[in-house]
Amino acid sequence: MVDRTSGLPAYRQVADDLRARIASGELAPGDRLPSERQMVDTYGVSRPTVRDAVNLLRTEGLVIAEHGRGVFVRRATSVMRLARLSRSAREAGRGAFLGDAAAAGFTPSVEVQVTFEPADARMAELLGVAVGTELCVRDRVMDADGVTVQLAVSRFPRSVTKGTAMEQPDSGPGGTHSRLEEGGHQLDRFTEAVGARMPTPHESSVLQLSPGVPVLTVTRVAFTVDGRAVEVNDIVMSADRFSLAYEIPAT
Amino acid sequence: MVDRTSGLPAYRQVADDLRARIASGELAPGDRLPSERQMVDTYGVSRPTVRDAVNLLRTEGLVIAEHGRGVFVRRATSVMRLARLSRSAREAGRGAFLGDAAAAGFTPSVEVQVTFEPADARMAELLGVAVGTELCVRDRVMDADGVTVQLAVSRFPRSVTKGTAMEQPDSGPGGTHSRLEEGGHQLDRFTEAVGARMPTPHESSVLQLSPGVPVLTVTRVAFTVDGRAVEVNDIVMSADRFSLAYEIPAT
DNA sequence: AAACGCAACTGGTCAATACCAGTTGCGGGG
DNA sequence: CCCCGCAACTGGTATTGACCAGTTGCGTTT
Repeated sequence: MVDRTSGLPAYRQVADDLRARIASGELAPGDRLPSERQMVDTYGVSRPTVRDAVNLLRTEGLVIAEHGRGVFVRRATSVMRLARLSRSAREAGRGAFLGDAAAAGFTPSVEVQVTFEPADARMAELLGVAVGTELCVRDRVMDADGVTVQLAVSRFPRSVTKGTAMEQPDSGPGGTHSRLEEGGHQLDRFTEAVGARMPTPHESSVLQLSPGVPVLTVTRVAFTVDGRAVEVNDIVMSADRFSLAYEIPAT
Repeated sequence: MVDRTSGLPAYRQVADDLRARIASGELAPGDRLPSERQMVDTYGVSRPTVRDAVNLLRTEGLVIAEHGRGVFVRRATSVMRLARLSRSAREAGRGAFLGDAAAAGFTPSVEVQVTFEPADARMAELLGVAVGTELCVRDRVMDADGVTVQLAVSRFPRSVTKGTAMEQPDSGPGGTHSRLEEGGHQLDRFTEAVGARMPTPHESSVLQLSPGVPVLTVTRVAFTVDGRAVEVNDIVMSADRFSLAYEIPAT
């Protein structure tokens, strides 16, 4: 029963109570919450108010609503830990994603679409080329165990991809990085900028995200030994299925 | 005006329209959206429906509501790019955060609280010690230009901190890492695990997060040259104010 | 001219109600 | 016995109506 004199909004009181019951373990992961109509009785508030409370917990990522079934306490999701870019995997004949995912014990697959477009301001900046320079765009949808878990869009100046398998959906054994090195563009280092944000509606549906789950974004730029940027890879992945592992020397 | 025959829920149609007007620039960052009551007229729906639409955009982080003023298109927030752990900064007499933030052009300050507690299962695992081992806990609240931007909790086995300035709020010049090396614990490498999630209510208020903004989480473990983990640092920061920059050799 | 205070806005909260749309289980018919 | 279909649940969408609570600006008062 909510306290109408406390000053705290009723829906917050309901949300706080549910949150506390989840934290205490009374409502364990996978458990179903009382139905909205039951809570209307137990808390003495209207259904919209109950829904406001449940929606709060949903945006906090604590619970998941399933139409026709109920609202459930979210299960702790096992995260894939992605180690960043081991050359060993590339030399074993796999691209970066395939190597990472296989190492994490998943069976991955990738769907690729290749297009061409002129460089916008951001790409020009990152690749160090003029705006309008023609780029080869590899748009990739990556699945693990059948579900889409990662979106990645790589862009290369077409000067480094022309006449190579990089302009084909199947870029060949070892992926695009192997093709780059074969073309004399010896890779020296990558920079990664990691961020997080809420997904766009499109990302939300493709990645099958529950409401309240953010995405991790990685912008990876590949540089050759002569300091030239040859690839910008924009990666988006579900934050509740991934964490990124980095190792940094103290030197 | 919404289309009642399209099958798409009315509140989604309103949200889609607003989202499109924001994307097109018709509603620019900082602009005020029409008031809820105005939208009731223009779209021909009830106010709760309008609110559902606006709430969707809020959880997407596109707009911010201000009580009594209106709903505003979110301004592009300038993100601080944090380079991970340069020794040069540490040797210049600053801790990692102070070095990073100063490099990004902010005037940082840190508030520290030191406590002691036994290791739980996770800490025991990460630090390679027995559950219950006494730890020194440094709980830090980091401000930049006056606003709290980062929370960090470092835990050390007390065996490495006993009798050092690490058990004082002011750990001295160069921060705890300098104290560790003075104590013969020469740092060799760090591992960082980066994730993202929605903030807890506490984090949300301390970090002054707008609704719909996730937090980036970093768990950094420091290892000495003899392979021993001596520090676990749990860092939480606002994802709309930070991105993390890593550099990875291709070797 | 300055300061106060009161509209007239804004979003925030809440109620009562209705119907739509998935899911599930049980009972009756094949 | 199996299967189909219908209740009886679940959450999803939407309405109308009301009042509370910040903010702002414009008048009036001092």
